[in-house]
Amino acid sequence: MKFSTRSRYGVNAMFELALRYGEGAVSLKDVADKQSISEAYLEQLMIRLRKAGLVESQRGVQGGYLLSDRPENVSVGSIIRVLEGSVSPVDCIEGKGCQRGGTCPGRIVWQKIYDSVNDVIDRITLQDMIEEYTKQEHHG
Amino acid sequence: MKFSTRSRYGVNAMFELALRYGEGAVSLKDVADKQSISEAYLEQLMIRLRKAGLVESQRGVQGGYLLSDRPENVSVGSIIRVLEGSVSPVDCIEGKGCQRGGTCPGRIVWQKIYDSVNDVIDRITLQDMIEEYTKQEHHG
DNA sequence: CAAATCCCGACTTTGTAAATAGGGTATTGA
DNA sequence: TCAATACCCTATTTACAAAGTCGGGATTTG
Repeated sequence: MKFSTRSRYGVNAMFELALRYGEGAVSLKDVADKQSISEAYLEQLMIRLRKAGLVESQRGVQGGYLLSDRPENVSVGSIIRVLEGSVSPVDCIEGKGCQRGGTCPGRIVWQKIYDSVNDVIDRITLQDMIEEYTKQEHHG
Repeated sequence: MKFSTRSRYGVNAMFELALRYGEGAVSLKDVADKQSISEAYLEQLMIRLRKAGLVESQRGVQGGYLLSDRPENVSVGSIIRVLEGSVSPVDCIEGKGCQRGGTCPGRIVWQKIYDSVNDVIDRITLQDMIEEYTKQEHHG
């Protein structure tokens, strides 16, 4: 069970924006460099995040991206859901149900995983990430 | 975030064996038909499950597969881990840690998801699935 | 106007899950 | 003993989505 790198990149990028919240726009290049992500690839992700309303963008010289809201108001779940599409572990959950008529025997399993993951990612905010991060000695 | 169909097929197949626990060996063909899985594909999964000790096999006429243990002693987690390899949502968790030196900012997120999913799947047994299943009216 | 920067669709590459194929081995029972 | 049944195992093919690249366009600033 893996998340795509989109989620990982996206969360890291948003974390970077959160670190600099209140300091004006941060350019794509900046974020990509800091988080070691391909700039062209990250661009696609940022566009999605913008369309979802999680970040705002400014064009032109000195332009870049900014969080639309304070870090404590942005859950990791909202980021992941935008980039991952859905957190459903199998297709049965969310929408059409499985082809096998009613419910499949495994539904109880996938549903519980689904609920649990959603619960976890909705409880963590960017602010939590910052606090966790500064608590340790990552300052190089 | 998706599980591979291996996990879904595997859980469903094991569920089928659980339903018939105590009735002797169930052939691959039988399981494949009941759960609508390609027989040749399911075979690969069953072999893995056998090597992991979760099922036993009997060759020859009347042969097939049987659970190695009672349904209440088989967790869904043990099945999924065999088939999925690992439940880690990103590569940072489990083993080598990420390339970015120490810890990545997102680690707190992925670690919590990992713990949570493992907790859920370890708590559900095949017996639970049977009970959940018979509780509903799937008898056609 | 030039430089910086975001915008966006189309395309290519790559990795791996999913599925198939086919020959081999053990067991049963007529 | 032989044929049928069923598991065993490796190799290969297919399918598809993620990951990454490309190139031209639009905006903003100075």
